[in-house]
Amino acid sequence: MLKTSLRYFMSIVRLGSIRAAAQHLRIAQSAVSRQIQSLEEEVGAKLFERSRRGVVLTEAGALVRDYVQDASFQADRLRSEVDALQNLRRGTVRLHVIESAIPHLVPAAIAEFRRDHPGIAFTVTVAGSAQVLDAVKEAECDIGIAFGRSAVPELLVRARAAEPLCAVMRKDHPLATLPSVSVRQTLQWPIGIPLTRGGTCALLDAALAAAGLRLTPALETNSIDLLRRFAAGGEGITFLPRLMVAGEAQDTPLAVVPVEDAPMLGSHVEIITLRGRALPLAAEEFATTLARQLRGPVKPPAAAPRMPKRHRAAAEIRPFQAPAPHGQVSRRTKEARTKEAMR
Amino acid sequence: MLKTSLRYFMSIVRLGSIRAAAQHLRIAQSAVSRQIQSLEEEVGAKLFERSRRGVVLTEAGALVRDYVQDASFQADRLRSEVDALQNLRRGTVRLHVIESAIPHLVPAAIAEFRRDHPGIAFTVTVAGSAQVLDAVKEAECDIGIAFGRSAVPELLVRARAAEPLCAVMRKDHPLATLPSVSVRQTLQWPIGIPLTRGGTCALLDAALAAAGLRLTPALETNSIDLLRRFAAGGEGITFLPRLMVAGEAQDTPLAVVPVEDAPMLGSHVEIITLRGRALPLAAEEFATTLARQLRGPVKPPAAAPRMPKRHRAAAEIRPFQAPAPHGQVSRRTKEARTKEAMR
DNA sequence: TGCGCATGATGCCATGAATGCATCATGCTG
DNA sequence: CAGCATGATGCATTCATGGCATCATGCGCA
Repeated sequence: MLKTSLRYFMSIVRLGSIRAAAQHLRIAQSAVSRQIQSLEEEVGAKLFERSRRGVVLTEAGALVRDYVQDASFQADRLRSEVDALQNLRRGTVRLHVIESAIPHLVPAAIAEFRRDHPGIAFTVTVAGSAQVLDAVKEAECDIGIAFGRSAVPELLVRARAAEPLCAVMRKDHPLATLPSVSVRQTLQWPIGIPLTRGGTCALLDAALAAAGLRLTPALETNSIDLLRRFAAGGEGITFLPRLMVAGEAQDTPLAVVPVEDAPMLGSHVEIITLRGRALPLAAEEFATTLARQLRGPVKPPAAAPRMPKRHRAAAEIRPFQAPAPHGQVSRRTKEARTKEAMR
Repeated sequence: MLKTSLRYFMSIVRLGSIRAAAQHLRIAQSAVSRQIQSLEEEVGAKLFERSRRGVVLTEAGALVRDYVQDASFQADRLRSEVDALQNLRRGTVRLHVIESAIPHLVPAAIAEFRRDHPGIAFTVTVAGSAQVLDAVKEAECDIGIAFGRSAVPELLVRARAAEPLCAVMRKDHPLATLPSVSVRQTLQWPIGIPLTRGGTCALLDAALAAAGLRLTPALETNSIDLLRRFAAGGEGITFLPRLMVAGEAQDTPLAVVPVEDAPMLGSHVEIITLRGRALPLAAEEFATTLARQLRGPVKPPAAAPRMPKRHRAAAEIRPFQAPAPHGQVSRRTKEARTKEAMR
């Protein structure tokens, strides 16, 4: 709805640098630079003060920013009204979600929603929590699902649910029949650890630190599927967020057992929207469906005993290597590739 | 500032037909058609009901129209504010004017204005009165100069001045020394008549009709310059709007004598802006300069005796062939050319 | 009923704008 | 002074946009 140059402009305003904006937009820096030049020519004034530290809005630039903000707010409203006109018979809901939401939560909600409104399409992008929050903030998507962070005032939490880690093992595993297990109990079996963007490993570390233990995992991977197979194939144990294994099929060979250590209980998933933004009707409706799904159908693990919260000792924590993001399939410019390779 | 598709959209809304809009925008019909298709896809709803009589806005289309109207209003405000920020040191004033304004009024006003504000640029488009009014209405320009028509409520008349025809001849012509002449007096000399968009010829016809006379012009042309040379080269006389000859250089061989016939006095020029629109500061300022120029420096012809107004008898009027518009230099599509040729 | 004449839609091609890449100029930062 | 960010720019490429011809349609008029 907005002109290209204005979208680029806003991205620069948010990120404070042309290069950063280009990277974020996944296009070449020169393209952004030139779009801004043409915009400045069109407006008839310099919009940014260029400096080595990036760019800063001029007074004129601030006026343009205000204009664009209003215009894109109005555009959202327009989209919402047009969608409402069609009474949920058409439309697209755009989601940015963390991986945990993929196995059960999102497909269940979509399935339920499409029973009533088969005309609504969905765009689901998998990303890390931070990126999800960014996407919601910048109205790149309608709804976000992320791990609960410090509350951001611009964001509205539509639903929130505890997201503890669960131990996953074969049904015939000695621990499988217990109502709950402690991390300590699992240590005598081979452990598989997920290296996801979500920070599951950090939770696990915290639990171990709390118990004064050290873990030497038998398998580290960013493939959830591999972890499942690892557990299904022998006596191995893995730890996964509850949502990752919620709603497993009946014929699965895996058992899910709640972990009773305190740090495993601390995490939360949240359904997020942008405060003050007029969501398209379909998105608004779907948000409530999601919220219901997040609480309702998902059977909660047996209540684990509360333990006093303890801060983790940093020194005891083995530093995990964060995996490079890989979920979003898109063009990457040479510059972007260079950047990534340099990490 | 607005996206292409939205500009096309608005043009269609105004003209009620894709073809008409394309013609007005001077691009191919197919281009407009496709832009609308992509816009409809982007919005997710049909915006027009297509029919043989053109197109009609759907409910969703009306929402988009409202959005665009607001957005372009805000864009005007933005432009105005940015210009104000620069305090008349930069900016462009866009004018649509009739030919009469070209010889003296506009250049004089621009010259005066640029003395104080040399950073301001001008875009001057010559067009017929109706097109000028359209351009102002659709905010294609900031200020219009046109012949006074029936008052349109959306338009604001910033200044108005009588625009009588004057007789033009060599200084050594027998009539040149008279304080004023009647059309009847001129008939014994060869007459040159301007075929301009302005309708000068119609005025002349009216005067002749009022006097019960018939004119067989020696020269008809749409070149004002040719008319001047015609008069300068011999004993010929031509009639031109006052503004066309106002401020002639001192060394010109031509004399200007007011015509005393009533219909010659009836015409008015007006400086027009769009009511309710926030004009860029430079344009706002220039409008007052123009208004001053329209009244002040231009020396009015000696007062001609008032005569009772008479309607012209249509039967007596030789039908003038309206000249094809030729002033605007621009691409013309095949379709447009065909249309023009068919007139 | 059939022809004429408007409308908008579509396939194909060409032009031009937008992008990507490489490189440059610049001014902090250590 | 070297290193390393930044944004700007020249050049080649890609892709969206526009132009043209044609089609499909439906109304009006004979």
